[in-house]
Amino acid sequence: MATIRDVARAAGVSIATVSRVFNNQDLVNDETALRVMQAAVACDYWPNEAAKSLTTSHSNAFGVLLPDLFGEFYSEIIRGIDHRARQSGYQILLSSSHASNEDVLNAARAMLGRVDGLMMMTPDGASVETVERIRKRLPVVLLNPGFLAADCGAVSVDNFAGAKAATEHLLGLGHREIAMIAGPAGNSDADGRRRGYQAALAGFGLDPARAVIEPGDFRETAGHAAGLQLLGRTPRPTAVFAANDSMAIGLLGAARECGVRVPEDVAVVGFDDLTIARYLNPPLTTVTIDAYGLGRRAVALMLAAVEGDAGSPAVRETLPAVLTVRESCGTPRRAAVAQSPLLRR
Amino acid sequence: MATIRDVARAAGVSIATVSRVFNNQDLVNDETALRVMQAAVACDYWPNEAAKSLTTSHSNAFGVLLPDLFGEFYSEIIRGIDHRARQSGYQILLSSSHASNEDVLNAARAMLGRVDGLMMMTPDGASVETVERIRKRLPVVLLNPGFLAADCGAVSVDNFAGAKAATEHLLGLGHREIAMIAGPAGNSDADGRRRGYQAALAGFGLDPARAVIEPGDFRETAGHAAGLQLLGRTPRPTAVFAANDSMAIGLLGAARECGVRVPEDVAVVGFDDLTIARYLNPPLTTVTIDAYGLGRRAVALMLAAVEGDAGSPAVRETLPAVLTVRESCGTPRRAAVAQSPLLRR
DNA sequence: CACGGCGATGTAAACGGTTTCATAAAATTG
DNA sequence: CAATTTTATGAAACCGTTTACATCGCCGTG
Repeated sequence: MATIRDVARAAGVSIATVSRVFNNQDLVNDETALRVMQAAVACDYWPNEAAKSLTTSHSNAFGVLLPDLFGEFYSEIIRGIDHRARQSGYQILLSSSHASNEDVLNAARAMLGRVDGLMMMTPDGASVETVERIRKRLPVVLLNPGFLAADCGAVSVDNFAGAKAATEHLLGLGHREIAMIAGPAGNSDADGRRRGYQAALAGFGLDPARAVIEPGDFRETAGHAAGLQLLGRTPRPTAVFAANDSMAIGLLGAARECGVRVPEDVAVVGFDDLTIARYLNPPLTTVTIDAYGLGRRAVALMLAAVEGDAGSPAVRETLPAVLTVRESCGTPRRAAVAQSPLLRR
Repeated sequence: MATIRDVARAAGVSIATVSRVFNNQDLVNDETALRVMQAAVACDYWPNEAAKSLTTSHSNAFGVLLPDLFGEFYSEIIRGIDHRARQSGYQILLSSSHASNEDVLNAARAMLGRVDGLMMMTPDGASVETVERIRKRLPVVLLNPGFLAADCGAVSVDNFAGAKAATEHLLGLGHREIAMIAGPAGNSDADGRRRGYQAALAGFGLDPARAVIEPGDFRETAGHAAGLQLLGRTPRPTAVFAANDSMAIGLLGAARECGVRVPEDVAVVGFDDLTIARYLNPPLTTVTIDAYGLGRRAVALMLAAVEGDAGSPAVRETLPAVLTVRESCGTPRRAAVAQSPLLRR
C-alpha cells in the first residue's frame, strides 16, 4: 500500500511537503497542495497511524479498562465514553475482565504508546499502587474508584446517598423489616450501597448489624436466588432493597414464582434505573444514576488532563444518585399511616 | 521514560539483545538474559507498542465498528468479541455510531496501522463498495451484514428463521390477528425479522400485505408507543410479535397501563432473549440468539484470516435463532383448539 | 543595487522498536 | 589440531511518519 513516499513521488515533491499538506495545510502553496491531494487520492493513500503515534507520541486514543461488561450499566458507560471521545476525535481501546493487579498492569502495558490516557473502572481489582504505577506513564481517570489515588481524575456515583435515600423511602413508607440483596464482596459500588442502606437503618434507630443481607453478584440469577431465600423466611421481610436493578428483576421473578405480590406483599427498590425499569410489572422504584453521563464526564476529565494546561489538577467529581419512585413500593403501610398522619394520602 | 536503549545501556548490551530477550528468549545466553531482565525491571521498562506495530506491521488489535451500543444485545456482542480476542492476546479498538459511508471510512482510516483487522456491524450503514475499499487494506469480518462482500468473513444470526418460528408459534396457538412491531427501516436485522414474520403468515395462507406492522426502532419507548397504538385498535390484535425484546418490554408496559392482560388478552413474542426476559412478568416468550457467541465467532473467523494460511477463504457462518417458549403467549386459543384437536392440552 | 526578510520547499534526523547480516568466540568433528 | 559448525552478540538498516533546520528565490526597502 501507498506510503507518504509514494505520494511524494507521484506529486513530485518531498515527503515533508506531503506531510505538511495533511497537517499544516497553510504552510504550503495552494497549487502544490492541490497537486499533492490529487496524488494522494490517486494512490489511495491512508496515513499509517502507528507511525504517526510514534513520531508525535500522541495517539488520539484512550484506553478503557473495565471489570466486565455485564448488563446495561457498563454498556451505557462505554457508550458515554465512546460518544464523548469520538466527539473530540479520540478512539477507544477497550479491555475488560480484569481481576488481579497483574492483569490490570499487563493491560495497561499493552496499551502504552497507543493511548494518550487510561480510564479505569476496577471496582474490585487494582490497588492504589497499581494505579499509581500506571499514573507515572499515563494520565489516569478512575470511574467509581474505591480509593483515592494521587494525581488521578475520578468520577463517582454517589452510591451511599442513593442507597440511603432508597432505604429511607422504604422506612418512610412504614417498613421496618427491610432486607437487602448486596453486590459482590469487595466491590466498591456494592460497598457504598450497603453502607448507605445501613446508615439509613441506623438513622431510624434500627440496628444495622441485625439487618438481613443476602449476598449477590449484580446478576439476575443472584437476585432470583436471593429472592427465593428472602421470600421464604419467616417472618418475611416487608421490603427488599436490591443493590442493582438486575437483581431486583431477578427478585421480581422470584416473587412471581412464589405467588408473592409486589408491592402488596413485599416492596422492592432497585438501583441503576435501567431503561427497562419503568416498563416492568410493576414499574420499578429505583435509584437513577446516569451511567452514560458517567462515561462522558470521565472523558471530559481526561481531555482536560491531556489537552489542558499540563498542571491541571486531579479533578474529583461525584454524580448524584436520586430516587425515582414508581410503583414497586406501593403506598404507606397501615401501621405507618397510623403513626404519621402526614403520610396519609 | 526508559526506552530499549536505556535498558541496553544499563545491562551493557546492544539494543538487539534486549529486543531478543523480550521476543526470542532462547536466542540469548541465559546469564545475559537475566542481566537484561534485571536492567529492564530496574528501569521499569515498558515497550512502546506503537513502535512495535510500526516495525512488525502487526498490532495485536482488532478494530470493531458498531452502529450504536444501545442495549444488552450490542453489549453482549462486544463482550464476546473482547473475551475471545483477549484470550488470543488481542485488544479491541472500538468505534460506534456510524451512520454514513464516509463515517465508516473515516473510522477505518483512523485505525490503519493500529489494527490487524476490522470487524464491522453496520446494519444500516456502509455499502458494499465501502467495505471492499476497506478490505483492500485489512481483513474484514462482517456481523449480520445485509449483503455479501467479496473476500470478507461474515457471521450472521438467522433472523428470518427465528422470526418465522416465532410467528408460526403464534399461528399454531390459534392466533390470526398477529401484529408486528418492526425494527428501524433499512436495518438488515429488522428486515430479516420482518420477512420471517411475513413468510410465516403467507405460509398459513394469510396475506402478508394486510398484516398490521407498527414501526419501531428497537428501543423500549418505541415498543411502548407502538403498543399503545396496537392495543387501541379495534379489533385489537390477539398477538404481537416485537422485533426485539426491548420493544416487547415496552409493549408489556403499555399493556399494563391499558389494563390489557398478557397473555390472556394479547400474546407477546420478542426477539433476542435478553437476560431479563425470563424474569419478566409474565416471562417472555422470545427468540433466543447468542449475541455473545456471535462476537466470539467473529473473532474466531478473524483470527483464522490473520494467523491462518493467507489464502483462508472468506467463511460465512449463520448462527441459529431458536424459539424459547415461556408464558407470554399463554395456551392455545379456544377457536384454535376447536379447529385442531392436536393442540388440545 | 545590496540586503534583510519571508514564503515555499527539501534534507535529514529523530521516534522506539525488530531483524538481517556480519563477526567473534566456543564447541564439535574427523 | 585444523576445519567446520554452532552459539551469542553487535552494527546498522528499516518501518512511515513529523519536524527542526537549511536552502533558495523573490520581494520590498533604504
